[in-house]
Amino acid sequence: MPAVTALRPAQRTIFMRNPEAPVGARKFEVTCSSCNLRELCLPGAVGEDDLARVENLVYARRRMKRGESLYDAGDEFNAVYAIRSGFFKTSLLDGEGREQVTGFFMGGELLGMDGIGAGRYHGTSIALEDSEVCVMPYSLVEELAREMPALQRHLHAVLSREIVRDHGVMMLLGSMRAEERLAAFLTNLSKRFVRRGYSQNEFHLRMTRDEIGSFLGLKLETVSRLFSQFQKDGLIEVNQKHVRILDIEGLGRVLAAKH
Amino acid sequence: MPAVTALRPAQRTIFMRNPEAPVGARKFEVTCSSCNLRELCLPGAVGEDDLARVENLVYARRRMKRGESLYDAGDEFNAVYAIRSGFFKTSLLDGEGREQVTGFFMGGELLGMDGIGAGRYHGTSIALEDSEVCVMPYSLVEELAREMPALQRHLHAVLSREIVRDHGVMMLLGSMRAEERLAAFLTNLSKRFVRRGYSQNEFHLRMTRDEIGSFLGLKLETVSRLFSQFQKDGLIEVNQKHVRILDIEGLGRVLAAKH
DNA sequence: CGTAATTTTGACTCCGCTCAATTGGCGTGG
DNA sequence: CCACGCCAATTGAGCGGAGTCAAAATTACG
Repeated sequence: MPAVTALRPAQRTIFMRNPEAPVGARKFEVTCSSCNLRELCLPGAVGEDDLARVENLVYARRRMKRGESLYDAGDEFNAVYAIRSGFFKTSLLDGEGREQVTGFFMGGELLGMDGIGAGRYHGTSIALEDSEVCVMPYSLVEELAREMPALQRHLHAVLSREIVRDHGVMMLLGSMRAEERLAAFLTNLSKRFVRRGYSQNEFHLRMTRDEIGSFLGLKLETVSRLFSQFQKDGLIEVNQKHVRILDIEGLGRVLAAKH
Repeated sequence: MPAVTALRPAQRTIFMRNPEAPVGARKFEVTCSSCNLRELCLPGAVGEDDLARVENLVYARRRMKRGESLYDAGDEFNAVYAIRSGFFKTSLLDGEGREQVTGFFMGGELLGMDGIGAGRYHGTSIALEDSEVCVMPYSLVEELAREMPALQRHLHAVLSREIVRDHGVMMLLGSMRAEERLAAFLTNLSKRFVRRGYSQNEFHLRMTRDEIGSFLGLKLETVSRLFSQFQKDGLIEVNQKHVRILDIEGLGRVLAAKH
């Protein structure tokens, strides 16, 4: 299902912010200014004065069921998406049918920027739980970025940080051993959950062992064995998708261990 | 040596384009409009009318000796660089002193975009042969991008394509076997050389086996063995850093081989 | 021209993969 | 509500691809 369906009239009526619409239709209408993810999101650094204009970035919102794809590789690019709630994976499929998970994304993070360059999305984004995203038409983003230096700066920063993130993943895949990869993965998740106000030590993995494995360049059995080993070593407590970190410094030591 | 040294007065006198300067000082002064790498570079999609203004992007040029670093991880970010001639590697150093090469770059390609997000370069760029780069102060890039939608669009496209490139590397590192990685590496280099008017089948590797290995997530001995194996299989002819591709389709078959 | 750096090649090792069986969780329908 | 079936996760045994260690050959460069 192409991304444009998010903008079809029926949904637009429901989700589009429209001053003329009866207030009751969506009582607790969420705006960027009231969104608790604002600092993490695209409107991030924009000052109070310009905030009203940035609100226009969000042309619509789209609800996603678990397993649904926000866009597929090759779909025409026309918007980037900010995650309002939920959890996503992005992945690539090569000619041989191999899947490579390129990232996991959560509230306040942006999806779809891989489509700007070619006019088509390069990868696929799939919701790993029921989610909601803000649809930001790219032409609008461009236009506002030209008029608001703060937004422009922040947009570039977001793109640049995605590059930096990718380089971190390259380091992980290119020069870390299996146990280091998983330790890095867990500490990274932990940090990101904390910024969103969740527990630093306890969380629910939304992805399967296979998806973790694909992201880390490991087989699912190896991931499973490592979880068990970390538990045996007293670093974590793991039960299926539920993880509790017992010794965050210990995980750090796994990362710093001589290779 | 910090990147700013490129702009120190002595060099500026030599390299800065200055209409008042005696013409003889730099007879074949290279401008964007006459640069044969223009389509690949940042001024790429800009129309004839705006070209004159884009020329101002290049505040200075900087000559680099082999082994010299254009910027180091942690240096203050204030410019992105376009490669006029030469060859670079970018790399990351982690706490343990492990190096991860994140890419190899040639004429027309941009360096330094990993610094936008944090105001400091995240990685290091090192010239693998004597090179020359165009220095484009980032504040100027921002300013012109606001005024010229075509430049803005192209800048975003360049950033986005870097993300796409990184995802390709993730796929390579995460789900390919050693021989597939090297085959992908060689065909990628070949394609990029062709676009620049060089031979598709014959080129000089500017990097060591160790650097190739770091980039591909392999040890240098493995890279060396694979070169020998490819030669034995009649796919390439290799002599130290000189490589001739004999069977580009054969390399493609290595990539497509069942895993 | 001599010394250091790079590359090649061999022998052996081991980490992570493959194949396989079992267990556990969860949604669906009888 | 429980039974069934499916998918996810765990665990074991054995294997193989890439790493490690080591030495020799070749080249680059001051």
